[in-house]
Amino acid sequence: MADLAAHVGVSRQLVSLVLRDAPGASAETRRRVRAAAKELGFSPHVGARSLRRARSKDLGVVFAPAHSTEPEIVEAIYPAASALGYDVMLSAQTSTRSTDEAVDELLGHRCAALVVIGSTVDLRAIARRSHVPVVDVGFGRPNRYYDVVRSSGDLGIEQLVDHLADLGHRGVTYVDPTSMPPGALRRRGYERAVDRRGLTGDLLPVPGDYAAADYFSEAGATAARSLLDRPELPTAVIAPNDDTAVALLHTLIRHGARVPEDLSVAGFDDAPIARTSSVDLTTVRQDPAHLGAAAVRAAVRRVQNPDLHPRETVLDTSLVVRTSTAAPRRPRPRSRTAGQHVESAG
Amino acid sequence: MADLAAHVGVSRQLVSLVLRDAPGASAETRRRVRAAAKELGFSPHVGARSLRRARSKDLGVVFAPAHSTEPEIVEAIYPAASALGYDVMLSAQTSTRSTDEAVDELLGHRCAALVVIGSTVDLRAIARRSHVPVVDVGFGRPNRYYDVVRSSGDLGIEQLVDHLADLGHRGVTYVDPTSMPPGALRRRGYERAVDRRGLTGDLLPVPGDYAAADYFSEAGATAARSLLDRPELPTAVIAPNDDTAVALLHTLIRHGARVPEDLSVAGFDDAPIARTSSVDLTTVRQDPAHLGAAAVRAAVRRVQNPDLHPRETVLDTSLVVRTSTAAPRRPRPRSRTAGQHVESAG
DNA sequence: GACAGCGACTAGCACGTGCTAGTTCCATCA
DNA sequence: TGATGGAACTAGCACGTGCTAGTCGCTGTC
Repeated sequence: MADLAAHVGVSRQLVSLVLRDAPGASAETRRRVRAAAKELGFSPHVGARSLRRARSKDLGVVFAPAHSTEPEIVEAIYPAASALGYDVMLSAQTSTRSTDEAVDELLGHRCAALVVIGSTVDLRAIARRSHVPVVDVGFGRPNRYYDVVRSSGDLGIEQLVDHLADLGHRGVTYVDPTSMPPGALRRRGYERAVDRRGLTGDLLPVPGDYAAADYFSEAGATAARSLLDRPELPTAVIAPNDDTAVALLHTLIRHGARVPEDLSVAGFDDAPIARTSSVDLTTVRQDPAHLGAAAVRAAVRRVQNPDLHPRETVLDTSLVVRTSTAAPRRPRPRSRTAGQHVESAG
Repeated sequence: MADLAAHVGVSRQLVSLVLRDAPGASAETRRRVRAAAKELGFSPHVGARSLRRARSKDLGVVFAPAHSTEPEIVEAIYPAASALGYDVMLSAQTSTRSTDEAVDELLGHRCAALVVIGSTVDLRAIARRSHVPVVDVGFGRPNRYYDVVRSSGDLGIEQLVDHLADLGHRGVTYVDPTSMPPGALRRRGYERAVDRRGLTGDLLPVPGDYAAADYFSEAGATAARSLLDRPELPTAVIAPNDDTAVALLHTLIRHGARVPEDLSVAGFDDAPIARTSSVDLTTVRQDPAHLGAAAVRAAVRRVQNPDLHPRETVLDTSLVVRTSTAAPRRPRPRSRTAGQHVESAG
């Protein structure tokens, strides 16, 4: 910066003023400083800036690149933070890098607050040792140590069950990947709605390892095989995430079932895959942009007023009806040999 | 850090020694300093550290969270960098945040080098204005401004064509999502191999918008419908990425075709979706861990010796044979009405 | 003509750390 | 006993910036 000042022929302080858009420099000087900065390829040293600055304007974000829904939230955080005058600093949590390591890096950068996306660990210890506000995005429970931002997974599933019941289904099967963190909440929504509508419940648990990259898909395929082994298919199946629903749907189709003629299939998330024309899945949308923006708001709220208590933000979900669900038909007898296919219905 | 020193009853400099594992402190002192640091929740100020330090040990990484293959590379970069004593700093490139913005943030942090993953913009200007080594991971062409790390997409497709030819296929259709950045290279591999093996070539271009999240899947669905409109299906189809291949496969199955009996389908990437049992796609594996490690090595090489010229690193791919490809059968007549299904082959 | 007021600019300190150059203490040895 | 040396520790500067408190010169006012 001193070099730049010498190059323009003014003091370093004036350059500083210009670069942070502070008042007290003439238009002509601003122009010349900006031009010189661009010419010399100068960018201010973020470290020195954060060292000197009274309070940090950085938002630390911990996320897991491997989980398909998190990048969408990360994308949404950038414009939301920028609108409130904050910068974003990312830190990945991977199979070789624990949440604690990711958090420590961000604390070292003196972030004003931490946003932790989709974490499965208890954030209480982290909230205590980091002396900044912590926001959990995903599936935390309300508490007095950190904020929680999540979508209403239970109500979303209820919307799905209502949709299927309205179509005339008398029973709804629910595939439950038991290791899925938000699973318990969504399952409760299913149970509540089935009860309320007087439907026949049918819970199909699929255990597995949440850390495996293909756990959700594999759970759908497993569930489909399990259904195909039954003497009769259900008329409607819900999976609590789109990856599971899509794998379920394709495995069923591959073995001769028709969707939605033979059975309706619905998912949850409105992931990109659900929208493609080869799938066209009825699902529940939880808008990642809203989640990201709400997380930023929650963090900034507590940065600006540290005495406020952490709170829970629950975002509405919306039902997205596509062609994978329809009214049930009268059950038909079907052949069940693997690899064999049903005849054309004409 | 001064607080910490006072708390332990030693000088600040000694605490500094302990925290960066430098020699010159007794074992007992180390223990006490470490304990106090943990108790007070102290972590050194990264900004101040980078300000004082002679040379940076940070590797800046630009990636697009929305692209499904990039997070895997990001994951691999962490252990590779850590093994060479480098820290990783992420910066996202999104629909609201240009590559230039992402790069500027990293330059502000005074990273020792930049790794740009899957970028479609020309990195020459960036390489010039950032006075640090730049590595392009993905599909760049060799040049004298920045390093390029990529996998041998052309040879990978050749492996696929060879595999299909070995199975007895006489012609291979190639679905080409024309807006896909590494597409040109892979298509050349296809053309070369078809030529070499004396097969019947059949190029099926699918235009579209690379920025759309579901472009690849939609391209597969589009290609499938196009194939279904033909009087006769080809016996083998290759798509240059797994998302396209999977959408193609499922759309074909949904319209009554059987894979691999009626036709073989192959993809490229060995994405998690290709491994799931409802898909089980023959594909070409480009190991993201190798790409990430090679990128880190390339960056560190030039950091340690800035006079070296940038170079290109091409990583081998490996064929992964699964059940979506098989020997061709004699073509059978088939009904072509949408939504209708072929009869069981018995 | 003295003086206040204002816009444009500058002086100098402080932020938290790493590093070089010390200083102190104690054991060892001729 | 005094010199030697090494281990353990400390003093103080420098890094690049933001911020407070100025200085300088010009204009308008009585």
